[in-house]
Amino acid sequence: MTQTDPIIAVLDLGGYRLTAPRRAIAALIAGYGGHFTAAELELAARERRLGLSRATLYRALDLLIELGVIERLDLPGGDHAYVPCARAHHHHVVCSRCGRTAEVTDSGVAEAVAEIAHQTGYEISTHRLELFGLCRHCQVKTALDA
Amino acid sequence: MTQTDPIIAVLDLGGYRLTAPRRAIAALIAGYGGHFTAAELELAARERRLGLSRATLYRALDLLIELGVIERLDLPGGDHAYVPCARAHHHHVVCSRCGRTAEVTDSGVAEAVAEIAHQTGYEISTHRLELFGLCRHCQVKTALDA
DNA sequence: CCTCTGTCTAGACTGAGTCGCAATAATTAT
DNA sequence: ATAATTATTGCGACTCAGTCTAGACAGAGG
Repeated sequence: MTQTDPIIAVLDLGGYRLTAPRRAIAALIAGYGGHFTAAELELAARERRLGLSRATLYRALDLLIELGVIERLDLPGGDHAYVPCARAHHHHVVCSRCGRTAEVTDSGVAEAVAEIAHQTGYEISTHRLELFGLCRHCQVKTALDA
Repeated sequence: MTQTDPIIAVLDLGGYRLTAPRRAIAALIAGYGGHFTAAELELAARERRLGLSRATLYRALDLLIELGVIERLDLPGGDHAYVPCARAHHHHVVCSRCGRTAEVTDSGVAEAVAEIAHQTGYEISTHRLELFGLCRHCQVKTALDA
């Protein structure tokens, strides 16, 4: 782990202090392949005796969202999860079975949005597209279960 | 108001009892042009001395969501609102200034979704698109403010 | 009119997320 | 190195949305 964590790098560039709690949180996040919830992070931190307070955790998440290195998803069930992600505009596909996520670029969505703006007369400034389904891996598993 | 409230009609068709609290909630919802939050409903109910408990309110909302007559939106800020809506698949455009909403059909989004499925290999079962911007009315107001 | 059972009320409860403030420690200047 | 500066943390109390339970109530059908 001599490698620089990208999250740490962004914090540094942003002029934020590289504190122990932030490094710890960055490491935890890097450990998740896909999405994670605030509760999961909190639990993981407690298990490893990192001794960071809930407030710090939430503050760090807010900061990372603001910096665009993680994004908040609203799952259909109503609770939220976070995904580490690139900073450019994109969307997420979430596997509803295993939670694995993939990023996709705007392919065709921008046109659709323009069309909608035209239809409604709204001046659209942001949009959020979230997709749910089965990842390739779970498609196979599901087929076997049947 | 001899006219039948569509929400009441759907409840009836679904075989649910047409109770006083449900009628009251349906009426409140019909009163909102656009979106509303659970808190707003609760407040409105309290102001009119309808005397319905929070539990009832939330249960009614859950039921209406299940029946598809209202839908839950996740606003960028993180809190949720509800919008009364048609039962077919569609999306909402929310005015970020006044909260007014408009429904739009899938125009072009379906293609984009298919393209994304192809790109990622996911078998996509649902998607959610939420758009935010200024409605025509607020575009004018904002121009005047400047 | 009576019964059955779905629905309601009240209020306690849970759990996520926030707030304020004193204590701490990452930087920067000396 | 050391000290000064000030962003960040931890704590713990707090808020607020939403849930749950148990007993009371009231629609719908017979």
